[in-house]
Amino acid sequence: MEETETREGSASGESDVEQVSEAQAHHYDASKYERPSVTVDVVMMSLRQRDLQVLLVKRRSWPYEGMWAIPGGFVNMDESLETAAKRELQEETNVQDVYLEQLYTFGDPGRDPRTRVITVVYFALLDSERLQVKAGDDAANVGWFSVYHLPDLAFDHAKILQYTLDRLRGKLQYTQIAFNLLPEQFTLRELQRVYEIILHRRLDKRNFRKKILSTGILEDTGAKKMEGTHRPARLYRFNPAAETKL
Amino acid sequence: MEETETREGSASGESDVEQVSEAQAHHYDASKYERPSVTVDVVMMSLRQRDLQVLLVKRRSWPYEGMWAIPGGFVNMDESLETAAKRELQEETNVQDVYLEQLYTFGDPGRDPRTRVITVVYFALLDSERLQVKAGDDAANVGWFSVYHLPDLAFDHAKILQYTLDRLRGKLQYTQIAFNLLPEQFTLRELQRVYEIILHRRLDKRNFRKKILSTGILEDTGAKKMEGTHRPARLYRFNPAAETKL
DNA sequence: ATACTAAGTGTGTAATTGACACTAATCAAG
DNA sequence: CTTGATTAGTGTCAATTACACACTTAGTAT
Repeated sequence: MEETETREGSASGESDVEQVSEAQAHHYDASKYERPSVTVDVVMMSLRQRDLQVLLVKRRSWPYEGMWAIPGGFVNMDESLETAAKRELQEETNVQDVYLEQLYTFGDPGRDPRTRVITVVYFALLDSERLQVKAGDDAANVGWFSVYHLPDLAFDHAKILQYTLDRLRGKLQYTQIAFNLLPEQFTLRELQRVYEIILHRRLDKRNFRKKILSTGILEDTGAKKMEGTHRPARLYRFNPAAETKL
Repeated sequence: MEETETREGSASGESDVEQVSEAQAHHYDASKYERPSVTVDVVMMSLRQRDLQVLLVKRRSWPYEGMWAIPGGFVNMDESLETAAKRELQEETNVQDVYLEQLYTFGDPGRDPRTRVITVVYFALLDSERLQVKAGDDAANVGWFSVYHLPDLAFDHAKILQYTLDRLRGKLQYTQIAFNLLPEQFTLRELQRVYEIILHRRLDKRNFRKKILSTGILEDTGAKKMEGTHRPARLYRFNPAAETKL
């Protein structure tokens, strides 16, 4: 039946990743193995014009020339995946210190006709107030698109964006991810709008406020926001100290 | 303020992954870029002896020689990441058709002293009834360990296992992932035990049964399971047709 | 028949979710 | 300075869900 017995170790074991199958590790020779290219793609999303939008770039060469795609680039040999994602973010926008999360790694052979490319996809949420597409970039080749009205996309980037949206919606329920799309101070209505735009359905104002306020993650700044000819709204600030599960 | 205007496309765009940054794509030459090695590691978990256990292999060479590690190996140029994970699974155990999920990709430079290695970690759940460690493997170098009493691990595999356990616990709540650890037919008590072992706490028998049965994902087989000198338990079968959210 | 063991079952309470409509504060226009 | 327009802000009830908790049932062994 079972060849191996159960073992118990003492614990711990802290160091670094990577592992190579026994047979190969035994006679290791890096040069023996042909290596794939590794890229990072970054799905950058932001709320603009009361819409959830994603930054895309227009491809200028084969393959999929002229089609829109998720921005990405090669991982340098001396940088981490996250660093590469941040660099990509920096190259396309001017923002730093944004929410950045690894999403998924796609690596089927033959997906890129040029060579074997494995791509690690990251996902970034940007506060549109701080946002500014990098000047100097050819505006015709970079653009924000509503996730609800996407153009034809290169590779299977449409699938990746769908996956991203699903993940964002999931995380919205049990994390505080939404605050990354808002400036430091915001009104409850603005926060509710974030949820409504992402979930793509209306929420009840009273229930929403009750729920958010009951968690204690919001701090009243005392300030108010006047916008238009009506009653001003309280401005709140996110309080990360209050560790709650939404 | 904003350099780019919002665009709207028509939709669709189905094809494949991979994307290369504009500047690079424009003057593409694959040979120009030094490439990292890419491996897949597979965290294989199973319930054995009323414990949640993970398969580890003992490293036979530098680095971390003699330490236990998550099994893994290089991705061949012509196979997908998932295929590589399945191959690894096949090499270590004899099972096929198991639950397999991509977990996370680790790729910090310098983590493997031999060369730059990016590893895509998969996560497999095995039904211990079908399970059998591959004969011919040196038993001293492969073993099952309780996730609650791990030995010292190579690289940062301890962190990866912690991450895996967190993910498993999370998914247990809102998916039907637990059934992958059981044979086709099982009793409610056995199912409850799966939850208890993974969550590492006792659950109330009545509430557990009420909840599971109310979802309709279980089908009574009519058969009963006698085990010991007491009342026999009904045997159930998982009914994937009943699309429910646990 | 009796003792032993795990299977199987229901009720009451607390907490959570969701539906739903009016009053309050400000500005603009007359 | 009153009126209208507009969005901010607030509470209650009902249904559902979560959780705590203890006895009866069906089988085996002696």
